Amino acid sequence: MPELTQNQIAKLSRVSQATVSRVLRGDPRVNEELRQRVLAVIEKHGYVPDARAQSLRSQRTGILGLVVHRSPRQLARDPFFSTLIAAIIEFAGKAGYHLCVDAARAVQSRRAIYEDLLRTRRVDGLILVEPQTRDERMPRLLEEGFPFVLIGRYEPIDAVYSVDNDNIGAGRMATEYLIRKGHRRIAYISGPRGLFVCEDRHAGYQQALKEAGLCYAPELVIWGDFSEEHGYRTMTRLLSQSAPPTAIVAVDDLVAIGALRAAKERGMSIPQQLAVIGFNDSPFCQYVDPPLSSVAVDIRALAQMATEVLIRQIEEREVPQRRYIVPCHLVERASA
Amino acid sequence: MPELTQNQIAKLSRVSQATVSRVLRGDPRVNEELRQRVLAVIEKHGYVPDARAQSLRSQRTGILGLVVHRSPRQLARDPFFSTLIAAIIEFAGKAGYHLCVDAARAVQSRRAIYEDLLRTRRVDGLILVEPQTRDERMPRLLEEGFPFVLIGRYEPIDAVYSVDNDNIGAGRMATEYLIRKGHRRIAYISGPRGLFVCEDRHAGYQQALKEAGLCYAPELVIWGDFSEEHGYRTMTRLLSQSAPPTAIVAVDDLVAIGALRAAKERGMSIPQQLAVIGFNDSPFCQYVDPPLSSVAVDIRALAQMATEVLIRQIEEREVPQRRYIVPCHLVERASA
DNA sequence: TTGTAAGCGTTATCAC
DNA sequence: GTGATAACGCTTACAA
Repeated sequence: MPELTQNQIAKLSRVSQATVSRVLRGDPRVNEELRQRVLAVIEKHGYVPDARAQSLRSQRTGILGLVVHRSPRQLARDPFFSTLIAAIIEFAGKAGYHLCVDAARAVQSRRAIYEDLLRTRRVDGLILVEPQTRDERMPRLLEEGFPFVLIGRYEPIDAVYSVDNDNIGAGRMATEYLIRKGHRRIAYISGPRGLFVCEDRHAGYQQALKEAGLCYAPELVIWGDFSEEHGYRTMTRLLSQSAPPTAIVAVDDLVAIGALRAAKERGMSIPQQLAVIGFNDSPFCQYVDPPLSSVAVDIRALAQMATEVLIRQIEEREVPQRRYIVPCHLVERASA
Repeated sequence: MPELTQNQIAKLSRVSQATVSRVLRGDPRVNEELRQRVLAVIEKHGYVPDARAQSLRSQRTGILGLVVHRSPRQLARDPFFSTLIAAIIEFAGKAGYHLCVDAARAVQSRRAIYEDLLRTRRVDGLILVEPQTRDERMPRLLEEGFPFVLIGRYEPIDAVYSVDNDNIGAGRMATEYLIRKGHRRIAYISGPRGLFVCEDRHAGYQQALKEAGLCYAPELVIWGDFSEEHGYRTMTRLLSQSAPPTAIVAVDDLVAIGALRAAKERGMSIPQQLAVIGFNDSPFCQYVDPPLSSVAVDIRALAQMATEVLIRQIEEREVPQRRYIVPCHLVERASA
């Protein structure tokens, strides 16, 4: 079935190509008889418009770009991204947009992707995940006036449209929960220093301690990465301290799993001797032993807000705020 | 920075727009002086071609489509897809293509996606995952001569380009391993009847039994779905049989986890009293207790083959075979 | 060698 | 109401 053009439909219905276009766009000022003739031909031959031509003409591609800057390998193992991608596809799809996903392996390839996706006008707008504290893309995007939205944070906070978890609230929520359970020595096993998500959860942790009148013990806060290994090693170290913690807030579920493993190896009973809470409510939380309590960040809500904010920009509809915060909630399981 | 067109570059360099195009395309027959003038202007003003116009003109968009027919919700929880998507992005990117991902929620929306992606010419080719035994899209795609590749299987096997795991081999590998470990009563907890992946692994399971001279016991083969719950319930049932199995081949890691849970609840020691093997080597396999042995399907290799086969079709280069099989390997852990 | 001009398939602005 | 016609930005004969 060779694809038909409006021109061919026009010839087949003995009208001008412009009329075919009008019929398709639902222009009211077209004779009912002609309209029917055209519709019949279209129905019979199955016309579908060429998106490329439409894009060129309308300056819109109907495609959103999602750029994450992790290597494909890291991406593959991270349930956050599959959930995010799936949700964005869903919400973009509902609004009539497609999703083009790109991964910026290294810093130097970021520029390439930026050129490839944005300046070539392949996409109508961009969703950027996890910007760096100093992200060289922001000024350029802003300068071009290109529609984009951040999932995460960028300073100054009003410079760009952004959607973020309430990471401070999440850190506080986990810590408060442990305090309510009677814990006094609570450690925070963090990821890298300087990453907003880690710093914010740390801030929330501090707030909760302060509000409960507990003092902040620097030896109970350890910075590292997002790996299971980091959780394991750090837990081992913490347990060798003279006054080891009785509860752990781990910056990520994987880190929490590592901590759990270290504690179990020492025969500690969980959650009696050690309570552990992670973040993200990863799919595997319910399958580990004991099932891991976790602060669930609402990835679907994050995706929905980001997609909506982006599409509103593209369609030049009003966007009420620059920054949106999506609340978290605690999923209680057996580990704490 | 308003985007520049070739026309504007042409004016700035006092040449014709055609010459600018030639310079950009590396056409040899252009005067070195003019070429330098054009290049200087491009360098200075930062020209990037408009992909939409190029698409229209060249009839190529440089975008591959990936269509999975699961709901976004299912997608989100499945590590197979995030790995697959990440790998396709990687390999497509290396060949200069972008990836557009769509999820076909329900059967009725499949047609919509098909129209939206393919007939609108938004993508140059399609990667389809998990076709049904009778998939109405195949005849249409074939009829249109549209480049596409299947991840999975379709009958007759030579009708389409397809890339698949060696599921029969995987089923056999798991079963043989258990037989080598001394097991004689081995159950196969399957997914839905009629799904190629389940049927193939079943076939491999049978082959291994036969080759070892063990007889096939129908009461040890149970069909269901891919859920943890199915694994749990089925395991419970199997354990209540008069001669319960001592080893389990579970069609999916999640199903294996469910089986493991049922056995642990009954206080069985693993792998002594019950050995369990899953499929896919999901990220969580190493975090469950005991760590789950699993037959790893090589998703990256699958993605690589599929992407390459598709791109070769698009670029009208030769594709040596219609069907490609990617081997599996067993990842031994503590559960078997 | 270079420029002119004809498309690619739309949409939108003209006259009629 | 309807049909020419001019873009949209690019590639590529064809002329010069």
